[in-house]
Amino acid sequence: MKHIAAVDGLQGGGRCMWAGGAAGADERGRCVHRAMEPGAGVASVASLTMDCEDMFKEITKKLYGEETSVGVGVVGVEFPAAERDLDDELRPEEHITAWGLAALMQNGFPPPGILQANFSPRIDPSAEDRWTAAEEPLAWAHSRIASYNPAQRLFKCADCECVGFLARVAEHWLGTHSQARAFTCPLAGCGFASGWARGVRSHLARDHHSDPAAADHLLRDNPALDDLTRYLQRLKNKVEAMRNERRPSTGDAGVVEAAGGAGAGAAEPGKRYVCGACPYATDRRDLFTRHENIHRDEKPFHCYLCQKQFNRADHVKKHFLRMHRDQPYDLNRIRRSSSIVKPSTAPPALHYYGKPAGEPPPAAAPAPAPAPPPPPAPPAPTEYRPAPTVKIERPPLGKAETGAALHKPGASTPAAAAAAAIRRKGERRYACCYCAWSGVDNWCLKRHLNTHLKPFACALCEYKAARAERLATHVHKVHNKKACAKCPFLADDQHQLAHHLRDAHHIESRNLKVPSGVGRAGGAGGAGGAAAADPAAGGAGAVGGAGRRREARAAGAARLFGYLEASDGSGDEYEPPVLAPEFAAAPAPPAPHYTRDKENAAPLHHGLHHDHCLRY
DNA sequence: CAGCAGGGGGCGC
DNA sequence: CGCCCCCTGCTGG
Repeated sequence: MKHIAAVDGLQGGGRCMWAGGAAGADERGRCVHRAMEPGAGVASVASLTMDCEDMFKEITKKLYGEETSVGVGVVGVEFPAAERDLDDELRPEEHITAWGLAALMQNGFPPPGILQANFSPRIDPSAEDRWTAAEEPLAWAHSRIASYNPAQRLFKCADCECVGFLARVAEHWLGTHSQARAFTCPLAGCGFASGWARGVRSHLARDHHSDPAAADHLLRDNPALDDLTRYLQRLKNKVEAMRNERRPSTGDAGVVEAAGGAGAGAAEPGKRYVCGACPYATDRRDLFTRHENIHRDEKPFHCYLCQKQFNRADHVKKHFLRMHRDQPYDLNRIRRSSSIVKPSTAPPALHYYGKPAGEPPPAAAPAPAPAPPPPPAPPAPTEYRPAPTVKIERPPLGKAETGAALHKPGASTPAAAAAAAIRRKGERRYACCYCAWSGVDNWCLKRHLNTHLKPFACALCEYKAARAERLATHVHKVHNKKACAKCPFLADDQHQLAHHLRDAHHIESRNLKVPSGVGRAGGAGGAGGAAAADPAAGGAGAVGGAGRRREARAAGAARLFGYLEASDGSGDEYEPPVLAPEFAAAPAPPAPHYTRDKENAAPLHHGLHHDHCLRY
C-alpha cells in the first residue's frame, strides 16, 4: 500500500510538475498537496497522507532540488531554497527526472529509490531486451550519450546507470557528464554557467533575485540539448527500424503489442514516429514535430493583444476569435519575437546563450501600431548565434488598443468574458431538439442532450441520470453498491468490483488504489483541512464540491501518469480508490467514476480518439 | 448544468 | 498551415 501511495504521490505531483506553466497548474499543485495535509482526517488517513506527502517531497527534492518553488508549478510545497550548485553536489543518479522515474516505476523499480542495479523491468517480450548504442559518438560531445532498449523503450546513460525516456536522459547526460556548461546566465556581465537549465534558474533567483522565468528559454531553446535529443532520436529510430526489419510482420505483432504485450504506456506499434517522452506515436512527421513541442514547453506564438502565449498558431487564432473577435487578426504578428529558429546544422556552441536575443519587454506592447504591420524585424544577430537562421519578428504591438482594452495575459477577466459572451450571442448554431436550448458547439449540444436522454439508468430502480457520476452516487447511496464505470455491473463491495474489473475488463485492481481517498476522507471528516485550505474548493459549497474537484484533480493526475499502469487502451481505467473499511462507510462525497465529462456528453464515445491522452 | 478557454490530435490542402 | 473535433479544468448560475 505504501508503495502504491508513493507512486500516486508522485502522480499527483507529477501532474503539477509537468502540467506546469498553465495557469491552473499551481492551483492544482496547491490543492493536491494541501489535500494531503495531515490532520485532515482520521489518524490512519493522516498517516497515509504523510506517506504520500513525504514521499512526494522526497522525490521532488531529488528530482528538482530548489527549482520546485520557482519553475515547475509546484506551489504549496515549500522546500527550503538549496544553497548548492546542482552540478556540484548531485550524484548522477539523482539527476534522473520525473519521466525517467516514472519509467523506472513502470518497469518495476520500487519508488522512490532512484536507481537500483537489480530489478526486473517489465518489457515488451516481442522486442529484444538489449541496449544498443549508436555506432558513432556525437562529435562535439565525444560520447555516445546513451544506449537504447527497444523492449523497454528506454535509454540508459552511457556513463552511468541512469535509465529514462529520451528527453530526460539527454538532460541528464548534458548536465551530469558533459564538460560543457551549456546554460549560461542571461544577465550581462554575469559569467555563471551550468550544465543544467535549472541551475541557471536557481542562480537567477538566488544571486540576482530575479524571476527565474526569464530564463525559461534556456530550457526550451538550448542547441546542445536539442542536438543530444536529435542524436538519441536517431538512435532510437534506427534501432526500432532494425527491429522492424527483423520482424517484418508488424501487423499481427502490432496487435499483440497493442493488446498489452508492451505494457502500459508503450507507444502504439507500427507508427513511424514515436515520442521519447510519452507514448505518443504517429506516422506523420509534421504531427510528430508538433507534438514534440509539447514536451519542450515551447510557446513560440502569442496573442499580440493580450500577450498570452501559445504553442500553436492555430490556437492563437482560436483564442483571438474567441477573445478579440472585434479586432483584426493578423497572422504575421503572432510569432513571438523571442521565438528563434534553432540552427539546424552547426554543432552547438556551448556558450551559445551568453547573450540571448533580448525579448522586448511586454510593457512596450501598447505602442500604437502603424496601419500596415511592418515586415518582420530582421534577425538580431549576436556574436553567439548564427545569424542566418535566426528568425525574429516584430515585437508585439497593441494595435490601436490602449491600456483599457488591453487584456492581461490569460486574463479571462469577467469583463472580457462578458464581452465575449455578448459577442457570441446569436451564434448558437447547435439547437436542442427537445427544448429551446442552443449551444455554441456540438460538444455542448451532446452534453446538453444527456439532460433529456439521461442515458445512465440504474439497474435496480427507475432512476436515470444524465451523468455517470450521478448514477454512481445514486447506486452507492441508495443501493449501497459499487457501479462499474465500464458496464452496468453493480458490485456489492469494492473487492467484488475489483474482481469484476479484472475479469470482465482486464483491469488490474492495482489501478484502483489511488489515495485520493485521503482527500475524500478529509472532506468527509467534517470539511477538514483540505477543504478549508483549498480556496477553490472552499467556494464550491455544495455537497461534494471540494471533494469533487479534488477527485477531478486526482483523476487528472492519474490520467497523466496513467501510462504507468497497465492499460488496455480503452481509456477509463481510473477508478475510485479502495477505501479502508472505516472510510468506505463514511458518508458524503459520492463515489465518482472518473469518466466524467466525456460521458456526460457522449457515453458511448469516450476514449475512441483520445485513449493515448489517458496514458500520459 | 452550462459556458468558457485552453490544449491536443487527426486530417486535408 | 489551418480547420475541426474532442477533452479538460474552471467557473458561475
